[in-house]
Amino acid sequence: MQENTTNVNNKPTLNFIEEIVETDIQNSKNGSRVHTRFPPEPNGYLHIGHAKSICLNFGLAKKYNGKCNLRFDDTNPTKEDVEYVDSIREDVKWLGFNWDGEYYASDYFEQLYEWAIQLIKIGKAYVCDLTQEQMSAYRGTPTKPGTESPYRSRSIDENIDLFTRMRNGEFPDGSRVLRAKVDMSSPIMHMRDPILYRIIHTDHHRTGNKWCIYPMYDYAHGQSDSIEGITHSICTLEFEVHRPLYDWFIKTLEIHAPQQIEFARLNISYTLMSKRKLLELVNEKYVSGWDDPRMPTICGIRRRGYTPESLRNFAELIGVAKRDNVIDIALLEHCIREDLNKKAMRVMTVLNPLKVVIDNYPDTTEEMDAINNPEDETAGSRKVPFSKVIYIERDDFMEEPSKKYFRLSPGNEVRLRYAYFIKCESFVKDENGEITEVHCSYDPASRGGNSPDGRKVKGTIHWVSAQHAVDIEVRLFERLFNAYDPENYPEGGSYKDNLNPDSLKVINNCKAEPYLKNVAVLSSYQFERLGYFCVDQDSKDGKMVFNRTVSLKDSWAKIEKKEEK
RNA sequence: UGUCCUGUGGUGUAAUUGGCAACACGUCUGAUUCUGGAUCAGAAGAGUUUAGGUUCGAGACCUAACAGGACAACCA
Repeated sequence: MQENTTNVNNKPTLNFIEEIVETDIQNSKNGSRVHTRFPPEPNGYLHIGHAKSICLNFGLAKKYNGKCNLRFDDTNPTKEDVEYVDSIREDVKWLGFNWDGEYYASDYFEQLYEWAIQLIKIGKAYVCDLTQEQMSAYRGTPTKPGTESPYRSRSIDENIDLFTRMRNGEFPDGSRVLRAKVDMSSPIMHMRDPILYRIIHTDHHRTGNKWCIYPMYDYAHGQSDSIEGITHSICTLEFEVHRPLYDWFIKTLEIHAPQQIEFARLNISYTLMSKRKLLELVNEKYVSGWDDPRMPTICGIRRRGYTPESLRNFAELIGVAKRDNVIDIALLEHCIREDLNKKAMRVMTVLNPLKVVIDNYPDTTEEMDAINNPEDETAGSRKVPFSKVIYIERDDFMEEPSKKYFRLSPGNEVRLRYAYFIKCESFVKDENGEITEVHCSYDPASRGGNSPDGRKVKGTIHWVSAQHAVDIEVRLFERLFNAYDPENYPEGGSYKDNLNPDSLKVINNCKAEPYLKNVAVLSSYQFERLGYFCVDQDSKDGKMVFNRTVSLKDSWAKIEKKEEK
């Protein structure tokens, strides 16, 4: 974990939420207790924006010896499903967090109902028969005050009667709602008699057909927080304008008052974060599923090969504040490279094979010692078979090299990693001018990779022995969107116009050293000089599939780019 | 023509409460290296949206502008 930055007194700096929490602790607010919650609606898969919130809420609880609940905000049965509940539980766990209590807003339906009755009894809620269109017209606009509903002055008895019958299923969907009686002329739209309950004759994934009226978010969320004894209710900025209503319910009901605090949601360059649109990408098959490795979902990122540690570190690095932000995708990539550099075993694979024949090498096989991870001594070493015919990367040979090219070219000598120095003597082209084979000579004295005469070579390239190679499939991913902000598209267009048509490239028949013949799903490797790769769940016995998590930093690519100019 | 929120290097976050702006990513040098990786050393890059004001002193406090964002689902 990265160190926090420190201030002049060498104390770690706090984000604005930690500052609030520490002040509250000092003032013995809530008995100096800290209790947060992560409250997803089970209507989709979690994405990396949620990961920020998860790290924040669970992190706060951990830092201040408090608790953090997992609470499903399941107040809309038409959109929610157990499939999502399960995936959310899995994702939070995978990220490395254990919740103190697992709750559902639906656990509180009875209590919420009783409080609604209470509100009616004190004249703070009423049943309204306005149609949706009418209600919208009565509500006014942000700049124009609303008008009071003609049903606003119903008697308490009539309201109780109607609301009870709403619950009993006597009315069809949409025919009536229960509204709070607040202030139709408030400049805050949410205070213009917001809806508390609506009629939905749909089975709920937990309560079945017990209810046909369901509470709205504003009515359910704060009270759920209150019931659970939440002290700091942290949410994203778009709920800022809801806070007066959040406080109004708590105050009117005279129950425990959590403090709602809003922070700016995460945005990442070239990445789409809207749940609704991600669902669209899945439904319309632009991606293979929620866990497509190009998706910013937690399960997608996991399948891509990101580690929980790298994500937690990312959440730490991006900080928490209230201003709109766009995090450079390069920071995310930095986090996974940093983590995998320390952990991932090195291995040699050739993605785009070019056959190399070492003419003066005997027809035998020998085993070369290769270090498993230069960053981790305890990782040990392994044997890699070497023979007369090997594959190298097509990019590692150039017929007419530029002066800064250090790899194999006619007459040039390079090192085969952990093996020998080889020198290119000749090469063969087919009728299309494509190079099909390179012939080299090797220096037997350079075994292991160093020449006793102290001769230096500039380039070291990776290789795989042809007769020992195992075929693997490799999936290379590029960003899903070409646009810095995928949501920014010309008029009449769609965010889908920003989709990158080349975001997935599948390469078959890549050559790997034998070690990779059968490795565990989700395990990560560094393919030397190429990048970090992770075993995909589509792997079958004898046919491994690897996802490229992220490439290695490539300073050669930069030089190449410069030379093009 | 309402209410609320936010403006600090390219990006993000700091500056403990008023003492001449720090850290990370990115970028660029150079060293080193059996990964053009990693590592190490260094550099460039903001005078804090603007204008006033308070003060010996303002990124921070006050006022006013300007800019961006949120709010008008029986979604969350």
